[in-house]
Amino acid sequence: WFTQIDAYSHTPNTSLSLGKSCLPSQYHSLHSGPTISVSISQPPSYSAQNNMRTVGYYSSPSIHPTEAPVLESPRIEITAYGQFPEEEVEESNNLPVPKQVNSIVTLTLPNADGYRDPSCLSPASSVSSRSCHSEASSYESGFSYNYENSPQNSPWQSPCVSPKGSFSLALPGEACTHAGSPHNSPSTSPLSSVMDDSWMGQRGSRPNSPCGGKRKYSFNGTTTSKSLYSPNHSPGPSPHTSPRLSVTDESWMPNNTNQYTNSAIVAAINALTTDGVADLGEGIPLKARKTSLEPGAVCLKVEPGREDLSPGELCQDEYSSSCLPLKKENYCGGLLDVPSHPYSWSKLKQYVSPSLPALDWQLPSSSGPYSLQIEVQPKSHHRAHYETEGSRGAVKALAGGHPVVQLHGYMETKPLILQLFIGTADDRLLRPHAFYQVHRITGKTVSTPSHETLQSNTKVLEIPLLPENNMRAIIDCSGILKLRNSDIELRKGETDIGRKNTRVRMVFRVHINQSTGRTLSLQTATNPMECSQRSAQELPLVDKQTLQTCPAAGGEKMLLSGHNFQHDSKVVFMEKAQDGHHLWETEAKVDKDSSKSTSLRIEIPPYRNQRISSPVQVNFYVSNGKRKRSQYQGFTYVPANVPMIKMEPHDDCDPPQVCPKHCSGLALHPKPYYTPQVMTSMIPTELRPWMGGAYPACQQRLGGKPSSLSCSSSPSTSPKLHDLSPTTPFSMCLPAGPSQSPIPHVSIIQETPGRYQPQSVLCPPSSASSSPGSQPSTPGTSGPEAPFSPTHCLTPPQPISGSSSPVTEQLPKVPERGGRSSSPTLANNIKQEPQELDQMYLDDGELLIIHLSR
DNA sequence: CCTCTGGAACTAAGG
DNA sequence: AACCTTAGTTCCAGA
Repeated sequence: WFTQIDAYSHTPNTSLSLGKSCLPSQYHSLHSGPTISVSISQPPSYSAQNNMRTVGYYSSPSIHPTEAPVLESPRIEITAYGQFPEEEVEESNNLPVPKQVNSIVTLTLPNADGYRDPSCLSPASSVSSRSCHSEASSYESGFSYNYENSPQNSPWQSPCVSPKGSFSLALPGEACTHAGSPHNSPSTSPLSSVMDDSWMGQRGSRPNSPCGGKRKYSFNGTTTSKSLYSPNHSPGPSPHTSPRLSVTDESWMPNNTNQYTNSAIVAAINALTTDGVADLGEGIPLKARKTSLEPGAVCLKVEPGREDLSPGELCQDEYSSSCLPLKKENYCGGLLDVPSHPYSWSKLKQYVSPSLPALDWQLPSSSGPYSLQIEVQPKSHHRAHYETEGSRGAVKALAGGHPVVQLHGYMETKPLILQLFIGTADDRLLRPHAFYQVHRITGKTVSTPSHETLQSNTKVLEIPLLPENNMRAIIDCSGILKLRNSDIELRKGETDIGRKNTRVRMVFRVHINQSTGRTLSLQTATNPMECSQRSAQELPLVDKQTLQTCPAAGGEKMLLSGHNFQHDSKVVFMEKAQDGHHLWETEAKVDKDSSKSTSLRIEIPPYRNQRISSPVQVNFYVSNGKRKRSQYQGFTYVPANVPMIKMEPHDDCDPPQVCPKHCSGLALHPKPYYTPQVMTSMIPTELRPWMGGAYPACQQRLGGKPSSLSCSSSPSTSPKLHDLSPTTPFSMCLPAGPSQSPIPHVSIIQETPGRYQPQSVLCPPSSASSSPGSQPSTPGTSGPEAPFSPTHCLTPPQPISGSSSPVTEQLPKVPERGGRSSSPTLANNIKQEPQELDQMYLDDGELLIIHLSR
């Protein structure tokens, strides 16, 4: 075997090649494989930035899409000599692309955003989710798919290594290769068809899911599979327990050390073996697999023209980063969804950056003069539609109309593209939601043009941001599609569960090419939205509260506005210790006479301690029953004789924003965006002036006091950071050199749970603003996100560990996980008690703050 | 005739 | 194992 690894700066994995970056946890369990020679090549120019990127900031060199060098994601090219079965080779031959003499397999290493199985393309619009999302499906598609010449299938089809472990191997090395080279993409790339046609055209997905289990192929792959998988591989758990597979599972986690580098390579290689096949099966929970195996349950979509997931689609995600240029080109190919609109997508083409940060990267909402803001928040409830249903329309704003997003501070005349995808709304880092996809809405009622693309299996809606519109966009073209839980949960590597995971946020991104040649990427997200019919009808929800603070004595009246309040609704105030255990809990008096289904008038109960000397952050929730509780709402008790803490008005409270302002003096300058957490964790204390107290707000947050979150506005808003230059001294994130310990001593401090709660829904930043006092874990608080963003390398977010007490531990101990793949503990918890998620997060999911203690 | 929606039946998990 | 509850999905029907 000859393995050539081309590592490109973007993904954390990249470091793999260098051996100094973080490897995806996925590789951890890989066994060393067969003897192989690996050549690693990394573009020199990128190396400097690798570290940074891994850290989670994103600043990409502006490279024209057409320029060859833009390979975003690392690739492993494996040239196999006589390794592939005859049929495989043949299959490869079918590819329209030039075949390779030697079977060279180009594996796209999992990107940060690759945690999703490629097969899971967003089912979105119309493609039947079933066929597309289940892990089984993905495998099937990835491997068994007949590579047809159909435009849709071609280049994109080529399977790349899916981060999750289902590697799509472009046997001929073709697809991936293309992916790697943007320029290769023909102007009429299949992609476009994939994007536009497949997504859109599939609308009538119902046909696909007549039986609910419309998956066409069997997971065993007995039929169509020409893939590497052995047809007969047993679905049952394999002896290996698939550590290797785990690769895929945790691939997205960047926080690995180079020790896994070899493993990564091996993993890739293993993927090519039959062995790997077995593992794939393992990836799927037995139970789940059983289901998937049920007759008719799994459908292998083979139609070339297909619609479900064509291999091409599968690959997209892989390529997303690496192939972006190609993609961009494609979609920019002039697909104007709204013909009537004066604006032309093609115009945007030139402004599109070839490489964009993975969707699970945490980005700031503002930087320098730029600020991406949600001007109008969406309603807190939006019933998502299933593929079996028709669209349920666009997300609407509370006061009618639709959400509005605006980029402030942009004075150029070039239009930009606003990206929109559906993200999570839990207390963990913001990332694409596995169970929901954005759904493009069109029609006469839609005034905003939009275009769908795929990025890492996540459907992304692209909307023009025009200077003539003041860089403001009315989001009336976005609906939300719900994917079947069973389909998604089957995916290897998917650790999240769908049950009770029905809250989402609309995430917006904009990429600004700067004169420096770098691309500035900003991101912001809306308040959480409840997407299930049931939850929307049954769970109480607090939109507003008239008070944010009150003297410890209580007694003041507060009006809660929201939904689903009942006559017997209870309002419970409670306080939790850092370790999550309840310190205090009491019921507030509810004035039933003046309460309605949309409002509750209550009397603030006295705090347990009337002699507090400083503000105390507590939470309260509305309960319609044991399992019908609203999200936690933040509330602060203040000393009777102490003036209330004046917090910055709503949105401004955003920690990110605040911090940047005050911390601007930070020596970090240039580009890369370090997320707060990164900054915190990576930056030596001496370099963290704001942490010294200069910056109260930030400090507070760091302190872990409940109130700390008060400064954060909405989860949506990600930390706002200034550009940090790639050359900053903080590349420590990467276990770079020998001299520099990959993992500095890190102490993790848990913060109070409460803050993590995404309660933004309850307290939209804007509404919050009106409220005077502090806003503790106020809604919209981006819990973990703010403080910790991309924990890519060093510090995996550990929102929810079972540990109950403030913990100080060495980083190494930190289980790798992040993004979607949560730590085992977390995963278990979730699986076990989904319903307790929110609670759980509060209870157990402390925010972890990392300090460098050297 | 088709899409959008509100409701609710049906089903599978969980307890 | 049987039964009840809860939540996810699929259907229906009116607008």
